[in-house]
Amino acid sequence: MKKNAPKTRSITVSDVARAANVSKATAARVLGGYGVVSDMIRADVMAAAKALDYRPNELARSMTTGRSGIIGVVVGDIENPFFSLAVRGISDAARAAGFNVILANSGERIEVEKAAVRLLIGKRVDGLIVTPSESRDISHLRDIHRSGRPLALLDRALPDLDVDTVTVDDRGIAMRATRILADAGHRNIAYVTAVDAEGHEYRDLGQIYTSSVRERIDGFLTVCRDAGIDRPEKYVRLGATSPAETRRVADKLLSGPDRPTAILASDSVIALEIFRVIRQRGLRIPEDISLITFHDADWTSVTTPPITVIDQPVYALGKSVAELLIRRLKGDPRPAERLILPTSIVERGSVGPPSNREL
Amino acid sequence: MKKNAPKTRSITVSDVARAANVSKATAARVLGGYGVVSDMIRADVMAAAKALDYRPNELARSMTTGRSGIIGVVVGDIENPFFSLAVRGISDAARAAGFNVILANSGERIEVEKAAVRLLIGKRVDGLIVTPSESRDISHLRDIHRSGRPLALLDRALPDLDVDTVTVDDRGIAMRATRILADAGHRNIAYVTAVDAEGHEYRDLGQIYTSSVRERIDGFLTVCRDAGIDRPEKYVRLGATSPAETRRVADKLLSGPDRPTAILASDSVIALEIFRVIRQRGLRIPEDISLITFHDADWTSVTTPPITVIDQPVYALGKSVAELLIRRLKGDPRPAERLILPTSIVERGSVGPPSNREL
DNA sequence: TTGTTGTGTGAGACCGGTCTCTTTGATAAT
DNA sequence: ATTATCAAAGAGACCGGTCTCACACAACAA
Repeated sequence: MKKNAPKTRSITVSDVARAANVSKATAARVLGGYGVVSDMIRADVMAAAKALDYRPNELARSMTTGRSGIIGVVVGDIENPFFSLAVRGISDAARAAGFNVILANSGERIEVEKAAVRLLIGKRVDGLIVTPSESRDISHLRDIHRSGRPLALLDRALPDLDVDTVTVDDRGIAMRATRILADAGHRNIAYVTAVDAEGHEYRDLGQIYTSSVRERIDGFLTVCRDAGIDRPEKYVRLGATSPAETRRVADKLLSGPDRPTAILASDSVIALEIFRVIRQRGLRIPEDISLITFHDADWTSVTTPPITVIDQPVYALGKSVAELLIRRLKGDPRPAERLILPTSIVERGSVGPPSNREL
Repeated sequence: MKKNAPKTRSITVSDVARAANVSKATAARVLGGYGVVSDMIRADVMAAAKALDYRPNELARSMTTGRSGIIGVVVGDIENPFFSLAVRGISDAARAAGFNVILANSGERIEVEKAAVRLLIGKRVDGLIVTPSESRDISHLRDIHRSGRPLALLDRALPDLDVDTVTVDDRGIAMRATRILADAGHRNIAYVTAVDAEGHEYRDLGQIYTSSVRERIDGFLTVCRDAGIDRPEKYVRLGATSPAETRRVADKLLSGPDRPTAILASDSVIALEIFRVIRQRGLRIPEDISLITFHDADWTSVTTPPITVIDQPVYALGKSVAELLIRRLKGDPRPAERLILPTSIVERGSVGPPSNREL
């Protein structure tokens, strides 16, 4: 265990081969676990490797085999519990299959997402899992496909891209949630999302390039209209991109005389901030305002009252998409699959009849 | 844009060189951005590269340079908001400096941690950031050091290992928190941690091999003893390793006749579960039981009452440790630094005087 | 004995970059 | 005119593995 090597040049197959008095090829066979070698020689090589504390250089290995054993993952923001849980699902599935995960944040910005994808391809990841932040510009995703690497989509589908995709039925579940609100008697229901658009004002679905959110808004508006609500789109609010922005949006929404009596929040980070603003303004849930949010985050069950949520199977979402990708990595030729995971609503205490302020 | 290449062999420097009518070396100089090349030739090569849609193979590049541009990170559990926020800090700092992050979960299990470290070294990461799950067996960390790669420690210090380390003053802050409880009049204070030990029962500090937790328990016991509390260690509870286990521990703790009047939780995941159990048992906070937790997680500010927390600068913890590591990667020769970030307590509404049950 | 088959080993090309060393030709100095 | 100097380009080794191919030798069948 003496450390007389000043330059830490690492031990290579050749070094081991020399020590074991065999050719480089033979040592490589033993160390790499391929080809045929006699038991005697195998033992010799193993002994030499152990004595020298040989560690294979995965980089070199990847270069010749073309396989890196790494799955690249590009998500919007790991800090968002939705993504961190999904990533957990991905990692678990990956590790179980002997793969590693390299993670990149896009911050939901398309240029960052593109750069991340380019970088991961450069690193020769075996496959990629992406939550595409936009459906408009997907050239980089096409590139992945073209480079021969499998791609799988998480949480957001892209109609034009025929690849393995795992999502939930966003439209359907948004409809169910909205119906709960409408059935409770609400006529002024707001939908708040982080997605932004030009002008920051909602005009129509064509502005929304994040598939999951478009589906949700579509479902939301459909049910509102079915319930005879006039111009429900006036309560759709975009651009809750950060806690500060969310607070601004929520403040504006709740300050006017025609404030909504119910809010549907597009994710738990937004809902948390809305909850705070509601509290801060002295409003009560559900007496003054009802609230439903996507994602059954930790905090939603411990507030008073606890929040009614759309319980997306987030961990399973990540796990499934990773499994689909890995199946493809192993050469499965089946056509691309579009998995839609079942989602439920956990009714807790944040929905009530609308306040009779206007009566 | 035609796709007449059936076998997707990627474009290499040689291909570009051939197309631009220059030598491989010259093309490499342009593409790799090193050495000197005349402007004319540079333009030719760039044009050829663009025409062929050349993408450098980072793997090959890493192999010759010995640098991969990747920082390996091994944390206990990304799903824990503490770690996901810290990882966010690390990623941000890494990206700002042009590095990427490859993430591994240890699940706080030493064998998994070792495997992860071995794997990351094999992948030739430039440096590693680890939250060591144990202080007993750190041979794998010594190996990193010996392999010439810098190592930095996050959240947990290792006295025997002289490397860059970023922590908080766990002992001091635990003392402050405990004092708040003691000053409020509590004599039966419990400390609940995820760390487990042989026998699952706390006996003495020597059992605890996670430095941060040992420090905290030490601080906790010191203040208890100073306050004249008899055998405070009888309320130290180990092994809250999962929500289910935490619930078991909390249930047992709160069911006996000598249940504590205050609880100090070692992390927010544990605290959340304890909070639920308290609620479920019909106990009130802070009337029946006071609660303080480490980590200012989302949910702690929106409960009723909101929870008093130890606000660790988690994002900064991650950011700092990454910056320290990157400084080292860039060849800074300064001796290893041990950074201790300031921590504060956010007093909210979960601490009150003890219930007078026993009077 | 000769031919066939098969097993274990060695030699060396190869992956796609980087980098050192050499060569070339133009310009400056003598 | 001759030589020194230098910028720009080319040739080829190298990183540390994998993998193809050739070959030696043993066992077996004819």
